[in-house]
Amino acid sequence: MSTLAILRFYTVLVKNEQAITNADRTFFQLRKDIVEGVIPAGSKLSEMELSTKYEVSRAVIREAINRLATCHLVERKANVGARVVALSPEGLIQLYQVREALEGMAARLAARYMSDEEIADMQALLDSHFDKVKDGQSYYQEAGDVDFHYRIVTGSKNDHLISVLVDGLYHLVRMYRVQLGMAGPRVSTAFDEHRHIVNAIANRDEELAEMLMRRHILYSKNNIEKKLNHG
Amino acid sequence: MSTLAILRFYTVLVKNEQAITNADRTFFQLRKDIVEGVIPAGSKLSEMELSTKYEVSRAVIREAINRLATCHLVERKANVGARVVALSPEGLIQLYQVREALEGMAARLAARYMSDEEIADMQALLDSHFDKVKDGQSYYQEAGDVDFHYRIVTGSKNDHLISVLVDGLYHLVRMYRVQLGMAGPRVSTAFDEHRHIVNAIANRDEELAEMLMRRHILYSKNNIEKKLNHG
DNA sequence: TGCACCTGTTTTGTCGACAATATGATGATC
DNA sequence: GATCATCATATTGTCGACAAAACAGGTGCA
Repeated sequence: MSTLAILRFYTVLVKNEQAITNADRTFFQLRKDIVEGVIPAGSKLSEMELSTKYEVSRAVIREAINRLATCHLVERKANVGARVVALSPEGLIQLYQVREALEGMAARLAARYMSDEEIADMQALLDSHFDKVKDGQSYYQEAGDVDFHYRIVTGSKNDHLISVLVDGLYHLVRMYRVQLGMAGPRVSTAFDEHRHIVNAIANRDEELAEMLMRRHILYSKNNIEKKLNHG
Repeated sequence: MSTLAILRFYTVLVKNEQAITNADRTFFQLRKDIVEGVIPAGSKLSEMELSTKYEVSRAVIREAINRLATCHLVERKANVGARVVALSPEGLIQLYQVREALEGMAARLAARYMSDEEIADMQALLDSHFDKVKDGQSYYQEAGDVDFHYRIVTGSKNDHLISVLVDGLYHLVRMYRVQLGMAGPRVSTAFDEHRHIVNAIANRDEELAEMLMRRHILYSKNNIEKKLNHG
C-alpha cells in the first residue's frame, strides 16, 4: 500500500474527527502510531515514558490510553498497565466474523434507509473508482474500498453500528492491513462485488444487500487468510 | 420484574467482574445507578457533584465516566460534560438491530465452536428453566433469558462479540427493560424459541441457529414496540 | 538447586490545586 | 423589545505530588 493511499484512507476515516482537547490530540496521535506500527503490536505502554515523549502530563496519557482501550487497540490491567493488542490469525478471523455480522446488517439497513440521493452519490463514487481502476491507478483501491464501506455503514443510520465500526473495528482492520502488509490485489473482483451491493441497495432489496455484503467480507477474509498461510 | 429477578440478573451478568481499584467500584456503582434509573436518563453528570456523592476524587469520577461512555450509557462532549443517554423508541430499535446482527452471528459461531459439554449444560439449564416456568415461577424468566443469551454469546468464543454485547449492549438493553418496564410476558413462546435454537446448535446447524436467533430477537423487538405504542 | 521471603525501585492509582473553557446574567445599543 | 457584547461564575481540562501496588534483585533456608 502506497503512502498516498494510507494518507487518503486516513483523510476519509478521520474526516469528521477534530481534536478539541489535548487528550484528543494525544489519543489521535497514539492511535495513529499504534495502527501504523510505530508503537509495536504487543508492546507495553509506559505512562511516564509516553508523557515525556508526547510532552503532556500523565493524566492526558491515561485518558488517551483509556480511549484506546475502548477501540480494542490496547488492553489494560489494573495496577499493571496497558499493552498494545497482539496481532494473530485468530484475532483476524474473529475481527472479520464481527465485520460480517455488522456490515451485513449495515447493508440491509442502508437498503432500507439511505435516501435516493445518497445512493446516487455512491453510484457516482463507484463510477469514478471504476475509471481509475481501469486506468491502472490501482493504488486508489484501498481508499476506494474504505470509502465504500464507510458510506454503507453511515447509510444504515444506526448510531451503534456506526460507532462500533468506524470508531472501533476499522482501526483494527487497518492495523492488520498495514502491519501484515495486505494491500490486495482483489481489485477488480472486489470492485464487481461493490457494484452488485450498490445495485441491491438501489433496488431496496435488503435481503440481497445483506447477503452480498456478507459474502464480500467473507471472500476478503479468505483472501487474507490465504496470504497469511502461503505468504 | 421482581427485585429477586433483578438481583439474579446482575449476578449472572457481573459474575466475572471484580472491582480492583476505586475507579472500578465507582464505575460499577454508577453503571448500576444509571441502568436502574437512580440517575435519570438524559440527566447531566456533574463531576464535582458525583465526587462528593460517591466520596472519591474527581479523577476517579472522570475515569468512571469515560468507561460509561464506552458502554454507550453516557455521552461526553469536550469542555461541556457528560449526559446519561436518553431512552427513545428509535434508540431501542437501533439497539435491537445491532443485537440481531451480533447475536445471530454468535449463535452461528456457537454452533461451530461450543463443546459438546457446553451444549449439554445449556440443555440442562433449559430443562431446569422449563420446570420452573411450568410450576408458575415465571419470575425467573427474565434471569433465565439473560442466562441463555449469555451462554450463546460466550459460546461463540469471539472476544469482540463477547465484549461488545456483555460489556456494552446488554446493560443498555437492561436499562430499557427496567426503566420502560417491560418484564415480558412472552414467557412460554420465548422459551420454545430458546429450545429450538439450542437444538440447532446441538445439530451443528449454523445456518438455522443464526436464523432462529435473529427471529427470536426480532420477535422480542416487535413485542416491545407493541408495548411502547399501545401501553 | 530451588523456593520463599524480604526490600528497594519502579509503575500505576489517587488526590488537590490551577488553567482554560463554557454558561448565564447583566447591561448597552439599535 | 430584541440582539449582541461583556463579565462573573461554574464546570471541565490539565498538572505535579503523594499513596499504594507490582516488579526485580538479593538473601536465607530447606
